[in-house]
Amino acid sequence: MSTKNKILDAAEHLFADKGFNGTSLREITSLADVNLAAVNYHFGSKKELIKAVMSRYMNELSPRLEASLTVICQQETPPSLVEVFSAFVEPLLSLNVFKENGTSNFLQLLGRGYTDSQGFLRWFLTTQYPGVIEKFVVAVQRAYPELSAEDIFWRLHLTMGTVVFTMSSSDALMDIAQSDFGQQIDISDVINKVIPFVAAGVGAPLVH
Amino acid sequence: MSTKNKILDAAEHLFADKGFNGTSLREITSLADVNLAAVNYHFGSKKELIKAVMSRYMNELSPRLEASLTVICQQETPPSLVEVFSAFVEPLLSLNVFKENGTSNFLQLLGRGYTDSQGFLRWFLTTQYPGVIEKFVVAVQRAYPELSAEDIFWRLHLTMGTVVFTMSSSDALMDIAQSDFGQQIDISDVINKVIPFVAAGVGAPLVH
DNA sequence: GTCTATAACTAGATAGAC
DNA sequence: GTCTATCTAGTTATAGAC
Repeated sequence: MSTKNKILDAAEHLFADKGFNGTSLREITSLADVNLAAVNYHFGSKKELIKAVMSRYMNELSPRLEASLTVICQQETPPSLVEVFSAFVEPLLSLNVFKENGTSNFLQLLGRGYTDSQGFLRWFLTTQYPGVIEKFVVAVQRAYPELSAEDIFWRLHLTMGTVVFTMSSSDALMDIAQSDFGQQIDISDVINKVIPFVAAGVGAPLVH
Repeated sequence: MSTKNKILDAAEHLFADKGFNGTSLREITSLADVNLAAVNYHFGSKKELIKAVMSRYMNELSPRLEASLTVICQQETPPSLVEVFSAFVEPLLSLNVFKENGTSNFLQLLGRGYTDSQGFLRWFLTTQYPGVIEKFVVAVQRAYPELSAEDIFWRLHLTMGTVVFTMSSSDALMDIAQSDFGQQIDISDVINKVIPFVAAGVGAPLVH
């Protein structure tokens, strides 16, 4: 296993757990069992390392997601909102095949990216991977044509918030569910709890 | 204005904007225009300062919130979920009277507390202010008796995620809404977009 | 209570030997 | 490509004069 990949794996794990600001290069290189200077040799800076960690997932996920949403959009009958959101499940769970705990790690990282580092990752994702967002908006419009562009904007951000925040604390939530209710939960169970919630939220009646 | 309050105000502003980890005592004391050593003199440590910033809001908010939820619970007819969530509006907006931008600042801080610093603030809030959570659960149970304790647990966390995440990026969202749609939005507009979303989410049909 | 000065430590980044 | 050693700048926290 190459030094570069050892760093990426260690960084991913620590970033998801403690955030980007909360993780030092020394912790990363120590966990990866490589020299401190290797990060700057292979990636140039911590910021570039963060981008590299996210890109590894996005390059795997975004084509699958676009394909899945395209199928939904090309159906003859308009989809339900639950169908639209369910289009995310298979691509997201495929990250678990690509990498152990991939789904959970990626969603946690996404959450970190939105709150740490004052939105530089939000900028990175929306400018580097605009296709996914566009296709998603089209799918929602087909499912709920009465929603205006403004309403879609707001409700998609609320959805993003629900998903990303839940996933970034999913480890803690799974622990609590286990200890308080004896529920043995995994990441796909969490996804199946989130989908009806956000589908109902996006489909909520409009108030004026 | 006392040194202590100058520190609290500056810390609140910077913590909301850049997170707890991302804000140094030097930035705080410099914005507050007090000496660096004053933080440790008045609060003992950065961690205690964080608690003090949150407590100032929670001590104002939690009695209002408990009172508001108690009214909802004591109504003869069970409330709707929208009514339950609307019980939060007046107490939250009262923070704007208590302090300029209080509502927005508090909700942003709450978001930070859940993602920064590995849940120490979550622990602090749930152990120090359990009354609000209990009353909230009772109100939701009256509104939607078919929901099991587990379902309420999950959906309340999803709600928390939606609210807290949205609010922690509310400045950015308001800016985008302004530039893309010409919408002039303030924090109470955002709250009025969130309520139907989370009420519908919590009230979503159960899948088994 | 407020200040200066500084201790004790950690951060990201790099020069240069191998 | 990998290492050690080190630089510069930042961090929290504190001792002690005023």
